[in-house]
Amino acid sequence: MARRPKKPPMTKESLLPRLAAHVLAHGLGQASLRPLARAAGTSDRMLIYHFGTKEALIIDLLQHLAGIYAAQLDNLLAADRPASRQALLARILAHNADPAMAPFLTLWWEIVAGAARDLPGFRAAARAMVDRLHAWLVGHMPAGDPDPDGGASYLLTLIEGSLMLGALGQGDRARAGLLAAGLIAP
Amino acid sequence: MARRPKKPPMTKESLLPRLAAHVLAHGLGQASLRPLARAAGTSDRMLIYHFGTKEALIIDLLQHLAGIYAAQLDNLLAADRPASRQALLARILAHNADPAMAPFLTLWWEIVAGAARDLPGFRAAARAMVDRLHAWLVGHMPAGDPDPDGGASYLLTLIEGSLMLGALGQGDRARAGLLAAGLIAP
DNA sequence: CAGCCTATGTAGCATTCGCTACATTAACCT
DNA sequence: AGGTTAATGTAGCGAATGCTACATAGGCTG
Repeated sequence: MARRPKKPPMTKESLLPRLAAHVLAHGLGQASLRPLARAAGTSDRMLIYHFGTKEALIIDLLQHLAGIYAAQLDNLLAADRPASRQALLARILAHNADPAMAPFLTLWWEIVAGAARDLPGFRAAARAMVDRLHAWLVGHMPAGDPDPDGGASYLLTLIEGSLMLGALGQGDRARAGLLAAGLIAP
Repeated sequence: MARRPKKPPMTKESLLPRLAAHVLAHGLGQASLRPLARAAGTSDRMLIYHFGTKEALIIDLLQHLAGIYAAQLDNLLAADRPASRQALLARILAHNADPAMAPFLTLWWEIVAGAARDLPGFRAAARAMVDRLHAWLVGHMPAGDPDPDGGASYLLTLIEGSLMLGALGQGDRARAGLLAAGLIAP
């Protein structure tokens, strides 16, 4: 058959959310066209038709994921401003500890690995997400902070280090480090 | 043919260094039996013969890589003890900035990604390496440091965060953060 | 010397991979 | 109405995948 009579035609934009759901559940490394297509309710044939290439699909998908992350940050308690760097750090750590974030974090390290190897699209997406988090941190630094930009970079480094240790199941150690530095409450 | 007359028979131990060299150069994700075998001067047939399964091979290989990392740390300026946490941090950051470490770091993020997804062998290897680094840090904390263990955890978190940002080409930002925190010299 | 056993080569198998060729049909345009 | 085109299905291709079956040559042990 051909053009579906009632169903609106599929577009990249309509496909990307379902593709994103699939890689969030199963990872980027194992993502091959046929399973991706099944998850999106279409065929490998159509994925190539819409995206041209698997590589192009992955690039688009990574940008889409970066957009999802940005939207999440935007929705994250944008109103009030924490009173201290410690409070800000606690807030972002709590957000990352939310179980709903787990699939995203698992995927995050795959994106970092791709960025480290400079696979096409990975570094751009990873940078977009890190830049966004940095900007969020700058915008949420306590009023009167002497060095919002540098402080945000400092917190960012600590956050990413904590997340990495958390990915290994060593969140305890990260917490111990932050505690020893007086950055979180016991 | 069969048993090589003069050449000693291949063992896991003789194969692992060459397999490690291959994954350091080309990554774990793309590592399939035939290329691995070519790099080790043997055949896929023999890899399965010696390791039983690709999965078992990867597990052995990850342990081997953890051993390489441990040996590197042991050789790393074990003698003198830095005078401050700052000096210790500077030393380990310099070590990681060594171009010779680049392939290892690229691979590291792949290991972290596998650990985050709990692929067999990955979390154990990643933990072994992180534990080793933590122990090294504890053993090299300045004399009289009030909290060597907590301090080492703090430095570890910062180091891993810095490495991650470095993997994205954002080492500048990590440096800015450490500078703002007074942890490195300008 | 007669076996046995270990290490190896050769061929292949079923599956999956990304991608393509070709056909077909519904919607749109003149 | 008739032609064009966008969107899709069906089949398949060549390569790569992990792994297996079978054969066999050499060393070791009796």
